[in-house]
Amino acid sequence: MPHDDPVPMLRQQGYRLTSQRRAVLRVVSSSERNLTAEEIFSEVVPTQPALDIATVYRTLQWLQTVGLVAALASSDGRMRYEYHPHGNEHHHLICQNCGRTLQVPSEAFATLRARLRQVYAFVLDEHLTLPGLCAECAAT
Amino acid sequence: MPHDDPVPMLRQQGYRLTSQRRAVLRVVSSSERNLTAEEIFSEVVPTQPALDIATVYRTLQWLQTVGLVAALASSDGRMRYEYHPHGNEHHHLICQNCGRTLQVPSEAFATLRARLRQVYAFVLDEHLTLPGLCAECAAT
DNA sequence: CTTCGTGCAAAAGCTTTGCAATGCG
DNA sequence: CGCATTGCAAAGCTTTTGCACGAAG
Repeated sequence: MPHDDPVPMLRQQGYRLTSQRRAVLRVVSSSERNLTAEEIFSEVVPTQPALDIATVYRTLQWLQTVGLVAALASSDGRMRYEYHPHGNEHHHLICQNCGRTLQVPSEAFATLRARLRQVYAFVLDEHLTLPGLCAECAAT
Repeated sequence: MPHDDPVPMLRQQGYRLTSQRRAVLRVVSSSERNLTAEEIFSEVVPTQPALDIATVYRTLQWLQTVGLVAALASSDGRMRYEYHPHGNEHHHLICQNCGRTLQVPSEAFATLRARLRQVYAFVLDEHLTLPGLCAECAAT
């Protein structure tokens, strides 16, 4: 997993890299799961007690505008935020039972992608997160 | 599109078929789009001025428990409700730009499903919602 | 220094819940 | 008639916004 640090690029683009922004970016980019704003907040608070949840939301919006994060509507009605590293194309399989995630290279989706584009003129996202059951949990 | 009236079945199962429940069911089952609770409410109010939005929410939860309706998280953070006539398995493509949804029969996923099970021992969910761009939004 | 970002507090949705009244079966 | 369901009102949650202070460049 390549670790291009996006911080230099962001600074070069004139954005202010505050400690809050760094912390949120660090949590989002290092998490396997897609986290909610509240979860991100909880992970950062211990090191930044003054942090406000509003700042987390604003930072997440900013990260979306610069293309580093995508917001996904979770089935519980909350939003979850996913890190989109540039140049590392893969999709996720997420086990609905134990939460484990698997990475699948994009090529596995080439056929489906082509078919959906042909039949529905629908262009699939580059980053998919598909629910299901992993080996162990499906066995039970 | 088959039009089995689910009302007799529901009554037979001992549920009370109030005018509010009938009205919500009628709106949900006859809509092409997946509606929000507010939209359903707006369509029913003219004929039932005393109707409360809370009743719409409670009726939608009831319809989910009896398997006639599924709740989908919309990218704007609200829930949208889809009528699920029995025996019509499909997945969803949801446009990240305009929110439009497309239905794709499950068979289109058979190959991918088989491959993920073979290679990763991962069993895909029966109901997927895939993000991407629809025809119009991809064109821009 | 100047401007952008933050903390705080309050507001704005969407959805749920408690309770007495209503009406379905 | 009895009890599930409703209307009403209020609360709960997630997310957004206004504003003055504070810090980054």
